[in-house]
Amino acid sequence: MSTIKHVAARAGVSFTTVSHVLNGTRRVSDDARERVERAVAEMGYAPSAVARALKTRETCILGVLVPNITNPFFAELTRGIEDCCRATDYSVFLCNSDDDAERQSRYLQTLLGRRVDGLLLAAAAGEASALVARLSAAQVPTVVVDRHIPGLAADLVRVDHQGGARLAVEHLLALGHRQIVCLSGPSEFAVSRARVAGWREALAAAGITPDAGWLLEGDFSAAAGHALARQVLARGEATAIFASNDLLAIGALRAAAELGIAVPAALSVIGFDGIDLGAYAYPALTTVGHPIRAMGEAAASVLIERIAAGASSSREVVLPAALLIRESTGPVRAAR
Amino acid sequence: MSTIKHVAARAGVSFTTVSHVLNGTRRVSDDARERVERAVAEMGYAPSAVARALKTRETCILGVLVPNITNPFFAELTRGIEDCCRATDYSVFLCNSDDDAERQSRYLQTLLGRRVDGLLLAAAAGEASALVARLSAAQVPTVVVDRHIPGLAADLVRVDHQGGARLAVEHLLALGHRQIVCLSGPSEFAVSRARVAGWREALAAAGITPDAGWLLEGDFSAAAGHALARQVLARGEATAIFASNDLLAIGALRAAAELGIAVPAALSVIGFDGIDLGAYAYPALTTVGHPIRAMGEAAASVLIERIAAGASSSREVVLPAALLIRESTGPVRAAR
DNA sequence: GTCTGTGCGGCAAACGTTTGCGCTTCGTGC
DNA sequence: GCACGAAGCGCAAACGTTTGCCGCACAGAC
Repeated sequence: MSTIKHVAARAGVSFTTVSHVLNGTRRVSDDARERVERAVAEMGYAPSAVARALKTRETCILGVLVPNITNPFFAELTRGIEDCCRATDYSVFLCNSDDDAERQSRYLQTLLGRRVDGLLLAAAAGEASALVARLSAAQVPTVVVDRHIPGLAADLVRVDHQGGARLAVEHLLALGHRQIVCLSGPSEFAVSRARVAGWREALAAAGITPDAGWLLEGDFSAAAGHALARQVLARGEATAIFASNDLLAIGALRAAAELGIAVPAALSVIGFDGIDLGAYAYPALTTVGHPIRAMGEAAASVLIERIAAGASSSREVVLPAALLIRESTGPVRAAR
Repeated sequence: MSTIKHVAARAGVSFTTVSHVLNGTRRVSDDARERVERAVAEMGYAPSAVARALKTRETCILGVLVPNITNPFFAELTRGIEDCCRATDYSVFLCNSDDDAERQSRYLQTLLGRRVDGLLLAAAAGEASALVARLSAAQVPTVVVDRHIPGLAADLVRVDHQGGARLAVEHLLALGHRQIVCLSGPSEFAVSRARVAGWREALAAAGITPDAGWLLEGDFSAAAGHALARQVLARGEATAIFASNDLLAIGALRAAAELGIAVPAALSVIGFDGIDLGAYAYPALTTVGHPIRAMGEAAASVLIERIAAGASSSREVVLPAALLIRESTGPVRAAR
C-alpha cells in the first residue's frame, strides 16, 4: 500500500505539501499541485483513514446498534441512516444485538474501542441501568431511535407512538368498528406500552371499555401475530384488529386467510410502522406511522449535529404519525 | 479519552507492560497484571482500535457492499456475514450501492481508504471492467457473493442458480404442470440468465418447448412480479409460475389473489431464494434455494480464511439449492 | 541598498499503539 | 564464588497522517 511519502517522492515535493494538496488546507503552486495530482492518480493512492483518524481524533464512523437487521423495520431504518451518512462522508458500523443485553454490551465495548464518533441506538429490551452508566461514562454522542431509554441523557428520535395508535383506532372507529382487539408487543418495551395506551385512549374517547380479552401480547413477529390472531378469531367477536406493528399485522392477515375470513369485508386489520412490504401483502396492509427511512435519516442527522455541537441539553424529536390507508381496513358489515 | 499511558501511570508500570497484559503477549508478574487490570477497570479504558490498526496494519474490518439492505435477501445475507464477524472479532462497514455503478465506485474508494481487511461484494449490475481493474490494483482480499463478476480474481460464494431453477421446475412438472411461465430478473445479471437456463433445461428434459410469451423479464421486485403476473394471468394459459426470486413470487401471489385465482388450487407459484418472509405470505411461498443467512456466514468465513492465507488461486463455493415446499404449489387441477 | 510583506513549502512533533532489543535481578549448578 | 539462564520489565522506534512553526526567495516601498 502506498503512503503519502511515496506520493511525495514521486511528485518531488515534501509530504507536507501532498497533505495540503489533498485537503486543500493551504495554497500550493499550480505546478506542485499538478505534479501531486498526477502522482496520486498514477499510483492509485488512497490516504489512510486510520492514520488520519489517529491524528485528528475523529473517525467519521457512526456505530449503529439495532436488534436485528432482518426485521424490515430496522432494515429500512438502517438504510435511512446510511443514506444520511453517504451524504456527509460518514461510514456506518452495523451491529445486531438480537435484543440481548449481553451481546449489546459487548458491541458497545467494540464500538467504543473503535472510537466511533457517535452512536445510533435502538436498544435491546431489559435492564437499562448498566447501559446508561456505560454510555454516560463513555461520553460518546448518542441518539436513541424509536425506543426511549429512561435516565439516559441522549437525543431521542421517535414516532408519536401513542398518537399514532390513537389515529389507527380512530380510523377503525370511524369505519363503524366497536370490537377492536389489540395485538401488543412485549410489555417490557415502552414502545409497546405507549401504543397500547393510544388504543385505550381512543376507545375511551368513544365510550368503549375493552374486555380483558381484547388485549393480547406477543413479540413483534409475524409468527406471534399469526398465533394471537388465531386465538382472537376463534372467539369470533372482533371485527377489527389493531396490531402494534406491521409484522404482527401480517401474521394476523395470514390467520384470517387461513380461516377463510375475508379482509376487509369481515375483518379489518391495521398495522403500525409502515414497512414497505406491507404494500405487497394481500390485501395490502393499512397502517399508521412515519416513513421509516426518513426517520433513520433524521436520526443520523440529529446525531451528526450533536457531534458537531458537543454536549448540551438533549433533544427529543417526535415525528408525527399518519394513516397510510391501503386495503386491509373497511367499514363493518353485518355480523359474520 | 484515556490512553494506555494513563493506565500505565495509574498502575505504576510502563505502558509496554500494559500492552502485554492486555494482549497476553508475554509473561507479566501476577502483581503487575493485577494492578493493570484494576486500573483498566477503574478507568473504563478501552484500547484504541485505530492506533492498533495503524501499527499492526490490520483493521479487523470487513467492507460489505450490497445493492440494498432493504431487500430481505440482502438483509439476511448481511445478517449472516455479521454473525460470522461477531464470532471472529471483525466489524462490518455497511454500504448500499443501489445497483448504481457510480455509487459503488465511490464506496469502494471509501472502503479502500479505510483500509478494510477484506471486501464482501454483491456487485451492482453494469459494466464490470472498471470495477475489476480497481479491485485488482487494490489487492484487497475479496469475496463475491451470489453474483459472479467475469474476469475478477476473487473467491465466489453462490447458490447453484441453474440447478436450483431446474429443481423448482421439476417440482412443478412432477405436480403435472406443463404450462410453466418464468418471471425473470434483469437479463444483465448472470444470476437471472442462469435461473432462466435452469428453467429451460428442465422444460427441455420434459420435452416441452416454451412459447416465446412464457418468459417475462422485470427487476427483482414485488412490484415487477405483480405487474408481470397480471399479464400472464390475463392470458390465462399458465398453470404454474416459476419466479426467479421470492419478491417476484410474492408480487405474483398478490396478482393471483386480486384476480380471484386460488393458489395452489388453480395456479402454482414457486419462488427462488428462501427469504424468511415467504413463510408469512398467504399461501406460504414454496421456494427453492439455500439458507441465506448461512450463505452470508459462509461467504464471510471464506473471506476471513482468504485474509489469513493471502493471495492464491481463487475458490468457488457453490451451495446446493433445495426445495422448500410450503403451500403455494400443488397438483394441476382441471382447467380453470 | 535595506526593510518588509507575501507566496510557497519543508521540518518535525504528535496522535496511541506494538514490538525488538536489552537491562536487571534472581536462582541454580558447579 | 562464579557463570549462566530465566523471569520480568522498560526504552524507543515505528505505523501514516495533520499541522504549527519557520525559512527562503522575491517584489515593492522607502
